[in-house]
Amino acid sequence: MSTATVSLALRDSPLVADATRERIKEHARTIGYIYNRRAASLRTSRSGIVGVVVHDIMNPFFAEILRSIESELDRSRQTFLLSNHYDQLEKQRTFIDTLLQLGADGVIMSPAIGTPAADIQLAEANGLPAVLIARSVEDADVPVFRGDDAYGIGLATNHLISLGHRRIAMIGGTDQTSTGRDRYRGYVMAMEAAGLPVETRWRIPGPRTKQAGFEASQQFLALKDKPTAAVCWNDLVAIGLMNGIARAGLVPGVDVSVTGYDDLEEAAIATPALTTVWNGQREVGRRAARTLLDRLNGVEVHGGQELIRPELHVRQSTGKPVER
Amino acid sequence: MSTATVSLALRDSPLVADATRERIKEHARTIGYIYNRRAASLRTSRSGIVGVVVHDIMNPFFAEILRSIESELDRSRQTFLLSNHYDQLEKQRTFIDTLLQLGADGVIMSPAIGTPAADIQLAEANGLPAVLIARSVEDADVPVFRGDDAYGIGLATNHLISLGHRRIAMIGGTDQTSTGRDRYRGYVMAMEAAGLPVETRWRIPGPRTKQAGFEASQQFLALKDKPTAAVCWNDLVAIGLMNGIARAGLVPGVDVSVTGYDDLEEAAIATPALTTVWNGQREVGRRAARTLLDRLNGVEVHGGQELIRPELHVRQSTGKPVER
DNA sequence: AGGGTTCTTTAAACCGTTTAAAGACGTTTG
DNA sequence: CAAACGTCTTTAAACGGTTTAAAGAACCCT
Repeated sequence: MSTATVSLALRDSPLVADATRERIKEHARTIGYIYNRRAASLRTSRSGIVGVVVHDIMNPFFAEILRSIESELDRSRQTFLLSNHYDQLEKQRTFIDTLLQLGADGVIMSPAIGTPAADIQLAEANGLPAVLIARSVEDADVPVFRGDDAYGIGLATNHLISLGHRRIAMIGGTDQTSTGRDRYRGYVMAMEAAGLPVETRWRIPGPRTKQAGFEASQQFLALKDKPTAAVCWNDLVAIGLMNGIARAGLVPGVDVSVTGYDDLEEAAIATPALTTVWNGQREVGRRAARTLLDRLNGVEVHGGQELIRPELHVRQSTGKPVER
Repeated sequence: MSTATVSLALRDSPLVADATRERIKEHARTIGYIYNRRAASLRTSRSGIVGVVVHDIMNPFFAEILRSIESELDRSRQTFLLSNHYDQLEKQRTFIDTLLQLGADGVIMSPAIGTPAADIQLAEANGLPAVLIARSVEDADVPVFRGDDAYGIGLATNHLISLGHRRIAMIGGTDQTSTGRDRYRGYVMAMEAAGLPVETRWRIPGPRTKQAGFEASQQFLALKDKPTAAVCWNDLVAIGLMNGIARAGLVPGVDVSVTGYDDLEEAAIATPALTTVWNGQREVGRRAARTLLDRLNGVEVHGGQELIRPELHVRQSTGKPVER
């Protein structure tokens, strides 16, 4: 029995007789044969591995994206290799290098702050097609899937304006990413369109965590002419901020209106339930995975951004302004 | 220049002259040479991949464990391949099979509910050493690292008892895992040691999520002879429960005392700040990773459990009982 | 000059799978 | 009856590294 026949039989090739195939499969089962993927991939240069690298996989914002990527890739029997880069370029480079060494078939990434187009081109040049999510990289001609941040923040800001708020802060996040610039732009545009002033001290940047939102609450509450509402970078910051506000004896949703972003599961059960912007995470993950799979199968795919349109979900953390 | 010389030079073998080595490395850099790990591993049968499979990587309980595993493995240049099994045996098997096919060097797992020892022995028999975290599997002779759950829950329960509570519920989780049985045992033992009754209706099992805690609050609040305190499976359940209690107009920490488990970052900033049990996650991850690395390097390692001792962190979610 | 020692490089085998091409064998066809 | 064909199986080369035995070079000693 030659290795060739065995190989063909195990892959159900019509080149091998039914009886032979069954005999081989049966035998493989009894000896507990294990297919050696690295040998196969050495020969075929397809490894069945897709890399996924994001800022922080434990961040619930990515949870839904990752889950939809996972279910999409599962379907086409690709193994996915996850990694954090914690916004460190070096970590991201190491990961891409690992993928190249393993002969990964492709990579889905939320690029670290400051990622140069060259990093992505390097991957592409070595046969590792990339698809971006959440953030874009200038001059990198690859598909990008992300929410329409300017529009989304505009929804939240306009909602607060329509409730009567005139002094609105923006809490959390950074302006160093495409996402950050878009969100800030969305906020400023909405304010200006309503003829409201934008004070730079109303912008309190910071990490995108509950802890950061909690800490920002002190700075926020100490502002002179304290704003009556806060547009937060995301739900985590918003929940942290609300916790801080509650800790200071004020009632979030009454004394201060707060909006989140992402519409995590948690937003609905926070106290008060959080008004937030749904960002289409599932859609982002699904589309990114499908597009990558298309690229792997040789389908021609055009680069450039595809924006998912967010939706406002109004709950109890926003209300009419109360002046004390 | 032969491939052998190049191979030796790139791995800093003393068999190749310094000048030659430098020349080769320099050239490799300029042409953008990429090391092919699958070819190497085909020959050496070491892949540099370590699998990590847990119930749900997005669950913050695992976050700290994963981070400490990550930093430990990074140090020894192992790539780690993460996966969820969502407590589905089939998913777990598929993942182990993938690891075997990829020639992974080892696996760290929090076994799915009902994992038979045979599954682990299969991995071991095929050269995939395993180390368990968080849960143990009977008759599997491999190292296990987990918190001392019975002791930890005892800490929380005794704390409530010493505050004067006599009717204490236990919310969330399942009794189908070793963890679950240990935690319930710890609760019962503490109650009985204090001469307090244990009512089965005070045990409200359920998923280990905020959502589940939130939903359990209704059942909890409807209990006749409503308990004055609740020991929760983990911080997520506790926070969800507190949200539900607050939603019903009661004040968690005053009307109902609540304890969590795990001491997530979030516990400290919840409102009220959560009294909880720190479970030594970082230690669990670190020890598990080190032990696996030891096994890979041929160090003889003994199987069996190693219990990490938890600590009680008292905050504002617990207080003396208030009868209305 | 010939022989030995040490250091450096080369050639070839090997890992497990895939694939193109060749081979074996029984059957049909001109 | 030889040639052609169809069906199934085998051979051999390739993938890109690592390993090891052996060859080659350079130097020293008698």
